[in-house]
Amino acid sequence: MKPTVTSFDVARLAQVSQSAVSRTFTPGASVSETTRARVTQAAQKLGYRPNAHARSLITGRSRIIGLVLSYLENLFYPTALQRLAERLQRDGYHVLLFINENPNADELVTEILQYHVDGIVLAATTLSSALARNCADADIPVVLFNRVMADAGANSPQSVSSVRGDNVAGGRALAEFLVAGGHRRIAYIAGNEESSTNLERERGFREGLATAGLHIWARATGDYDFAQARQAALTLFAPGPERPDAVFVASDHMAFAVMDALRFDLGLRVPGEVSVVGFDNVPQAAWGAYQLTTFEQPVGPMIEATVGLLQERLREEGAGPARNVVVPGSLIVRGSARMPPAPASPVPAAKSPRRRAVS
Amino acid sequence: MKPTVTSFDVARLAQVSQSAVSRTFTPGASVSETTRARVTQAAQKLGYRPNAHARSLITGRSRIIGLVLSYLENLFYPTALQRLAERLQRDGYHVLLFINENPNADELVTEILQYHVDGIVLAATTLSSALARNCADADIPVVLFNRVMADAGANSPQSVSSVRGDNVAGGRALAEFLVAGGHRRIAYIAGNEESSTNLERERGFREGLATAGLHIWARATGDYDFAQARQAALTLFAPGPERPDAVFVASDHMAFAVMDALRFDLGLRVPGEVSVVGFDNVPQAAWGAYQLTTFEQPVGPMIEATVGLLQERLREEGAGPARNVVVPGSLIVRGSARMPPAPASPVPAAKSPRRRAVS
DNA sequence: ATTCACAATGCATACGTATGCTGTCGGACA
DNA sequence: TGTCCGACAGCATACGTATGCATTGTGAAT
Repeated sequence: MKPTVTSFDVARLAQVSQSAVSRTFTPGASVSETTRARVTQAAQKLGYRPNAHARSLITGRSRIIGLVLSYLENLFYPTALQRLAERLQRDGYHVLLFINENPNADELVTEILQYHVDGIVLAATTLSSALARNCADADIPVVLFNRVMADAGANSPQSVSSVRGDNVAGGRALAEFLVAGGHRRIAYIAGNEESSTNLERERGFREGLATAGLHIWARATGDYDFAQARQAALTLFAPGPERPDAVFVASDHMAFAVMDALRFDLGLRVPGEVSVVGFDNVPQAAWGAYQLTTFEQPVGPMIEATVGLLQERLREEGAGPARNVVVPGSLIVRGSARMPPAPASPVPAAKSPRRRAVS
Repeated sequence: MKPTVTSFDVARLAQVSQSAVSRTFTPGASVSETTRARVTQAAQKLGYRPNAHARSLITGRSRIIGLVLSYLENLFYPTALQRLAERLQRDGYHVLLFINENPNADELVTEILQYHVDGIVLAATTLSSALARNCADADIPVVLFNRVMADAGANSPQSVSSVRGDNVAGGRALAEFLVAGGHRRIAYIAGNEESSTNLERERGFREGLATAGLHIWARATGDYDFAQARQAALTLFAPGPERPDAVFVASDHMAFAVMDALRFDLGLRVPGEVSVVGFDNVPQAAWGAYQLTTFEQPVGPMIEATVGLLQERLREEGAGPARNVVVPGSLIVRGSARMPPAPASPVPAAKSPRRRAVS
C-alpha cells in the first residue's frame, strides 16, 4: 500500500542507473537533458521524493536549522520565528523547533545534536550560555538572536556570533526623549536582570539620563513577564509625593501591562499624568488603545543578518571569527508619552502617529 | 577536529559489539546491566549521540511532526504552537515548521514528504484541503487543527481527522448573550469566508439570533486580518440611524481592531454605545484596555486532543476511521459588551471580569 | 585519420544505525 | 547428570542516497 518508492524504482522505470536519478535531483550535477527528462517523468509517475534522511546521512548536511525559544507570549518572538522560517525555506532549509520555558542545557544539547542540525539560532533570552558553547564545540554554527554571550571569557575564543538591536542607543534615545518632554522623576522597570538585553538597555538609559544630570528615580523588576510587570507598576506608582512622572519599561510586552495597571488600577491618565515608553515595537504597540512610544527592533533586518551569518558559516568550512552584529533601530514616537515642545526652528511637524504606526 | 563519533567507536572503547551499543540506546532492548554500564560510560567519554537520520532511515520513523502554519500575528497560533511543541518533546518528538502565507499545496507536499515526517498538523486556516488529502494518501497521519475538511465528498472515505473548538455552540452563546443584553441591531464581521471556522461560527450565531426572532442586522468581512477588520468596522458603523448597537467579530484578533476603530476613529463608547464580542479568548482579551467578552477555544485541551489523535494513529498501523473532535469551550464574560440585567432569582453576582481573566 | 578533451553514464562503496538470526553460557528442573 | 530454556552477545545485512573512479562516446583540433 505504501511501498516507499526509491531512486532504484525510478531508475528501473527510466531505464537508467540509480546514479542518474540521484544526479537529476542534485543541482549542478552532470546529466544530459534527455536523461534528466526521462528521470523526471518517471519520478513524477511514481510519486518519488528523495529521502532527506538518507541524503543527510551521506552528505553530512541536513538542511535543518534548530531554533531554540523559551516563550512566545511576547509577539516579538513569533514575528521573528515567522520571518526566519519563511526566509530559510526560500533557501531550502527548514526549522526544527526546541521550546522550553526553562531549558536544561544538557538535555537540550543531546536532543539537538541528534538531528545533526546545520546551524542553531538561540533566541531564548534566559538561556544559559553553556548551551551555546557546547554546540559551538561540536563545530556547528550558532547565532544568538537578541542576546550576546554574558561571559566573554578570554579563555575560549568567542566562538559564537550574535545579532541584536541597538539596545544601548535605544535606551539613550528613550532617556533623551523623556528628558526633553520635561520629565524629572523617571522610573525604570527592568526585564530579566541577567539578560544582556536588559543590561544594555538600562546602561544606555542611565547614560542618557546622566547627560541631563539625572538618574533613575525608582526601579523595579518585571522579568519580561506580563503579570510581574503589572505588580511592579502597582508598587512603583503607589500614591505619594514621590510618584514618578514617567517610566521606561524594558519591553513593549511588559509596557502594555504597565499601561493597563496605571490606567485601570490606579486611575492615572497616560500620557496626561504619567508617560510610558517601551522597547521592541511589536505590532500591538501601534494599536489604538496603547499607541506606545518605543524604540524599534527591526525584525526583518535582524533576521536577514542572522541568516547571513549562518550562510557565511555554512559555506566556508574554515570558521572565521565570530561576529556580533548590532542592527540599528529608530525611535518610534506615538502617543503614550508627553511630547517635547516643538522646536523654534522651522522643522516639519511630527507626522501623525497612526501613519507612522502603519509603516 | 570534529570526527563525528559513531556507535563503532563506542563499541571499540567499551570492548563490545556495535549491536550492544545500539541496544543500549534502544529502550526495551535486551542488554545486561554490566554492558549497559560500560557502553554508557564509553559513550559519555566520547560524547556520542545516536545519529537521528541513520536511525530514521532504518526504523522508518523520524520522530518528527510537521506543523503547517500560515501566519502568527494572531496570538492564538503561537500559543498553540508552544503547547504543541512542548507536549511533543515530552514524548521524544520534535516539530518541523512549514510556514507559508499562501501555501502552494504541491510544493509544500514535496517538501514535507522528503523528511518522512511521522505526522502532520495542519493549522493554516486558509489551506487547501488538497494538501491534506495528498499527505493522507502517503499514509501519514494528518490532523487538522482549528479546521475541518470542506468537501467531505463521499468519494474518498474522510481519511483525515480534525480538532476544533465548538464554533457553533460558541456562536449561539454569543448571540444569546447579546440578545439578553437588550441589543437588537446586531452586526457580524466575518473571518475568511471559506474557512470552516467562519462558516460554523456564523451558523451558530444566526441560529442563536433566530431563536429570538432576529437576524444579522449588518455584515462585513474582515478575512481574519487586522487592517481589514478595522475597515469593516469603519464601514459598518458609519454615522446614521441604522447604526448597529452590537457586533460579533469572528476572532479576538479582529475584535481588537474593531474596538480601536470604534473608540478612537468613530468616538463611540464601548460598551456604552456599542457592544463588542469576539472568539478565541487569546491572552490579550484579558488585557485591561479591551476586557473582551468572548467565547473560549481552550488551547490546552485542543492540543491534548491533537496529540492523542496522532499517537493513536502512530501506534496502530491499521488506520482507524478518521475522527472529528470538538472541544467544548465556555463563554468568558468581561466588560466589552453590555451585561444582561441580573435575574430576579438569587443567583450569585457575576464575578469580577479581571478575576475570570486570570484563570 | 589520429589525438585530445570533455561530457555523460554506470559501478561500487560509504554514510551510521537497527534487528533477525545464530551461538554461547548459565541455571533450573527432572 | 542430562536436558531445556531464557538471557545475552555478535555477525551480517538492510535502509536510500551521493559520489569517486573508470568507461564510453562525441566533437574539435591537429
